Amino acid sequence: MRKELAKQYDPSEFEDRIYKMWLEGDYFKADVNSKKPPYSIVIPPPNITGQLHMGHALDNTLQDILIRYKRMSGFEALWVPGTDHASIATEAKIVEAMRKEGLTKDDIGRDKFLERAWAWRKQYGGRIVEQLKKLGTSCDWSRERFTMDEGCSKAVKEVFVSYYNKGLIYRGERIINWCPHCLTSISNAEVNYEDQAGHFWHLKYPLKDGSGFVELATTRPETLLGDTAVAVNPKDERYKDIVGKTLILPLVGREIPVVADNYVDMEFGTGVVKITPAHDPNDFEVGRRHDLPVINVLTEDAKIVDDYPAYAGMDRYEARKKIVEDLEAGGFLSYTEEHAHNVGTCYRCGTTVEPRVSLQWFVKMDELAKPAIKAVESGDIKFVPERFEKNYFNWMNDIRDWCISRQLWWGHRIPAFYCDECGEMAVTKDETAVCPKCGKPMRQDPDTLDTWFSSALWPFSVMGWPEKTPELEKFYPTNTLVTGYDIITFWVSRMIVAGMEYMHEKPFSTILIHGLVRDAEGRKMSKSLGNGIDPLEVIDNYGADALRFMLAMGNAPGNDMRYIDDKVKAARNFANKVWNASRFIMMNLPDGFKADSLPENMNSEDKWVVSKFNTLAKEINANLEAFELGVAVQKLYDFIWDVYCDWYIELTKPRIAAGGETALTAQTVLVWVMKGMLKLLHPFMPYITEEIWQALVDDGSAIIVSDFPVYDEALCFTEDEEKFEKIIAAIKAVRAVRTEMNVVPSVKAKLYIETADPEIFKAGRMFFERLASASEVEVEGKWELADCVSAVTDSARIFIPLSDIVDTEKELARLDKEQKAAQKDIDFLSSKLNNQGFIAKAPAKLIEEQKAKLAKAEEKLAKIRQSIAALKKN
RNA sequence: GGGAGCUUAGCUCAGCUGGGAGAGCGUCUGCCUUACAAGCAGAGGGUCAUAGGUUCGAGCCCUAUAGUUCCCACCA
Repeated sequence: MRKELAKQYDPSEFEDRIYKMWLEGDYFKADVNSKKPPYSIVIPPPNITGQLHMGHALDNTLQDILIRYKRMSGFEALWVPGTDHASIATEAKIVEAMRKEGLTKDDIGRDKFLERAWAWRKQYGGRIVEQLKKLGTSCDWSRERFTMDEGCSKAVKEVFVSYYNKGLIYRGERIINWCPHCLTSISNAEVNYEDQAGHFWHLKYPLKDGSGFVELATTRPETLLGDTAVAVNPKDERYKDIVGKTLILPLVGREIPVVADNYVDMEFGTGVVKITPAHDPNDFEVGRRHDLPVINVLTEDAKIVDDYPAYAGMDRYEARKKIVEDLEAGGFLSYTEEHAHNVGTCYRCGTTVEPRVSLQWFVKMDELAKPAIKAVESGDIKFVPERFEKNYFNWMNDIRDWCISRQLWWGHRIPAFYCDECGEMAVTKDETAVCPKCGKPMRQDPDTLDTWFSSALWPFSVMGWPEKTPELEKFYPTNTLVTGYDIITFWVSRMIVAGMEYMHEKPFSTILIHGLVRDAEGRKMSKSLGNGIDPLEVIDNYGADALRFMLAMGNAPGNDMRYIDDKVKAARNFANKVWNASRFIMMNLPDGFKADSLPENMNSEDKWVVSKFNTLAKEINANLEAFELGVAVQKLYDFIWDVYCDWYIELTKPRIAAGGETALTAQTVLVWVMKGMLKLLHPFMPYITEEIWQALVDDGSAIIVSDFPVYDEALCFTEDEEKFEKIIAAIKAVRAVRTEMNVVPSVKAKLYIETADPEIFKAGRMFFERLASASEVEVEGKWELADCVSAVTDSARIFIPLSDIVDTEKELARLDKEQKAAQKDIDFLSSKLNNQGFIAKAPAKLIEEQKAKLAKAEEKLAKIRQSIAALKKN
């Protein structure tokens, strides 16, 4: 007994139910022992405390489309989901929550803090998973991983220790980017530069010998407290004499040297630079070259240190103001000018970062980068679209050492231990280390690792590495990585590095890059702007299928897209169309109808639709293989709406009404094509296709594991397609003429069809009656009809006697217009065919096509002329 | 400063290896034709940013220009 579909398409009624059915049927699970070829995608979904946003929805939709397609195409599809620990965001939230209780991290200590973090993880860890399920994400949830899991932690330690032993990780004092709000170092990649209006303060530093001043400029006068030199370019004639002399640092009184260094740009400003090794990366390098002391003047939260009583405890901006005042009062300020400059800000909190000298851990990248660069250069790893590899090479060829330590608590703790007794350091996988020198217990480094350090291992750590697991064996390297272009440097590059280093093989073959989802005005969606669209709300309003379809439709790889409500509405309308089409079919099937294969005795229109479907299947497969998801979805949309619904269904109506064999054939073809369409559509609209499948097929099967349609040579009926296109063209022509003559559909009229292919048109009689408001159709004969309008195609002249309503002048004008259009076609085509260059060089197939078109156009013109002549006779 | 993208219908965007410009929304006309008004039928609307070049043929390839967006580096 076939189930029935609800009258109204309402995704909320079945989406949850369908998802549950999939879960219970174990349809998402991948079998490691399967003989099928593997297809795998591995990706950490968003951080645990986060909320699903449009970017995630896009990521997951694209991945799920690929996974479902591959699963249906006979692959063992593995999609390991996981949740990243996103240390800064998570930690910030916990700190924020504690602040409300009046507590700080130091108040409760590390252990209690971690307890809270785990509780937080427990409370919210499943949230985003539930949200992804609503989207229809078909991951194998039983393999869900979390970067803080034991297995992943093991992998992280393994990698850290091995890097260290190979000399690829070192600890050193460097200038790093410090966020005074998050109280941690952040990597270069985590700094956003933005233009800010500021000032250029021109200062005068007096020479110790009283012979005058050196003038220089700064945008950050507060760093003056930490100046340990002033530098000029060694080639600069202006300052030749003062190199080696001593200056008195204003306000501080410190004696500082004038050094010569190539770093200084003679053209810029006065050609003199103050050197603050502790607070500027370039100055730090200069300081190293000249062996200058490093004087840190700021605390962790960017306040002046106690060494400078006049400013101690002041915030950096407050101090800046005060110092400028004092400089002015002391006569050290020459003048001030407006100056726009680039300021680094923390990508998490937006606070201006402070370069700061501190002891951090680094990964030496230059050697590691080489195989990773080669993997992309050789084409072993491909970017889609290709141009993003330039982005990748830019970063990799100019790679800097990666600062991996973070002054946070929520994350993988650095497996380095120090002996307070003898100063020994040990890097080890052991939980508690004992000093190899003196045997005393050691203290673990308090820092944790950058979140991307563990994320970089994701493609293999989730499969159980460093153990040799069957998963790794079968599914590594993974096939496709789907991600946005904004994290190519953060994440993609580092996964490739880690994969090459530890697996000695690429982590994935193809990187499908998508753009950002922007708001309707094209702005980046952001919390601070409050212009983010909640995917869950969209799902509530329109259904997950509509959201997914919208995200896939019109989305070209690598290009940004805008979220516009009307686009989702259009997708929802399409879902509604599919829903109603299947309702039509089901309410017109006889009891006990059962058919799996196409009937033997198909009419032209049946072969027409089957053949077009066959072509569609071919193209969709090709498009999906080439990651052209947007193109595929557009073709599906056009076929389903235009070919199937607007034409084929309408064509079957009179046949079903007629009953008998033609009805049965029509029903069989209707169902056959519908099943195929649903399969093609399933990756894009998983819920509605499954719901319809369950009702239509109702044999215990599930579309999610059905076979994806492929091209079948036997179903290519080119001749029948062409034949039937003649009928369609004729119907369209009649409709157009009638509308132009303002004839309402309820007024029926007899049609006289003059054609060289009477058999074709005779077979199409009922379609003219149904779709072209014909009361009767005469095909054979030769008529000289007065007071007729004529619809002309290249294969037929159709007379419509509408003498009551038609005015001859108007009809003549209309035919004249058509005549001109036909003539234009002929001119175009014949000029092309008369071009010797074209005839000589164009492919033969194209020339034939053009010739055929020309012949058709000429026939059409002749027919129009006949009609005009006949009309004028009267 | 280095690199990349974008510029196509009123709006938002497709257009895969060069072979007579497409969709959705919006507009105009007419239809409640029992799958669907979340719909049907028809219509209008584009010197594909500009200027050159390659080619028998350019929205697509090359060069330059303008506008715009982004990434990287960075000016003390």
